[in-house]
Amino acid sequence: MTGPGIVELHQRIPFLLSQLGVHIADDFVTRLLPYGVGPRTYAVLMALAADDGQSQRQLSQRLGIHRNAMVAVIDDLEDKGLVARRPHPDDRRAFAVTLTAGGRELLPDLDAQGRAQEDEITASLTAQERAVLLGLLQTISAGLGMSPGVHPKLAEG
Amino acid sequence: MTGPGIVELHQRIPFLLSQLGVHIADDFVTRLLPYGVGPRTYAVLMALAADDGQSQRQLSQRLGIHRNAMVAVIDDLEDKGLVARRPHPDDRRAFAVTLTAGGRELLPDLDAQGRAQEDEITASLTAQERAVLLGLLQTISAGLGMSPGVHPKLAEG
DNA sequence: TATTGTTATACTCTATAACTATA
DNA sequence: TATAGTTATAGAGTATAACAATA
Repeated sequence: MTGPGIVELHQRIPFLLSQLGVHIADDFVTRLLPYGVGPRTYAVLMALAADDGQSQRQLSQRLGIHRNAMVAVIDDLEDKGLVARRPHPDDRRAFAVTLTAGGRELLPDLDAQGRAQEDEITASLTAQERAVLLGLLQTISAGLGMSPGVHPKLAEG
Repeated sequence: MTGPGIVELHQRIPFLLSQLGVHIADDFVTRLLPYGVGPRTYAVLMALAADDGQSQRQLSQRLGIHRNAMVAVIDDLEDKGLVARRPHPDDRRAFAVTLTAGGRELLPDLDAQGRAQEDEITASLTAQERAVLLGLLQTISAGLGMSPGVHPKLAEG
């Protein structure tokens, strides 16, 4: 197929990681679609689940989303009744972005989608292979100095 | 950090694959930039290296790029003197897209960038771990029914 | 009538800068 | 003077449809 000395793309670790990664990201977007949640709103909901009542600036810094873009994300979540902009106790300029009851109820469903996707993707692996893969991916991620839990796609927009 | 029962994102195989995959794809774009080559033009050059003189329609089907978008890709490569539109021997409607001498000379450089990236990404792994990872990724890719060598990002545009 | 390549248009998304209100 | 949030605008990138030439 390819010329002499040119390695096939599907034998390249970076290509496979990129191919799988983009496919998985797209698939996850599709899974979230029925819940009216996108990658950015999902990330905000998860950040609030970990630490509720953060300001938009805190969320921006934590998730790598620009503060201008964060406005539309919170608008969207507020329109869907999943979060509320409450007055910030320490700073009258800022809002305390807070999960509503509806937002909180949605979290287990979103988490279930993540688990379902993981099961599907690793269906062709044994439990042991799954553990090995997880370790190798974590090693690479740490070796590249990537921030745990911060997705590059979010920072782009 | 997260609520009870909610697994951290960096312990999820799909998240890690997506995080690494998108990062790697972005990094590869940066590596190709000095050569004036983007992901789509790169894909076309590789396809021509494997099989020169394909029509735009053949390239479209093989790479998952829409035929309308393919026009701009070939325009770009032609402007840079890397390929030429020659008359197709079998069909007067079609062009035989052909590598020029300059395009052919560029291939080893592009391949070297891929190798360099692979070395960098797997720097924190042993040779054995690298082999294991490659096998696991190929298993997953095949298990998901993905076409070898076809990158989902290309089909999006 | 179907297909190859092309062009034009509209649509989405993103990035940048400028504005307000508080600190 | 600096910061939190907002808004508006321009730019890039993408998708869709319609077109001319040939099969």
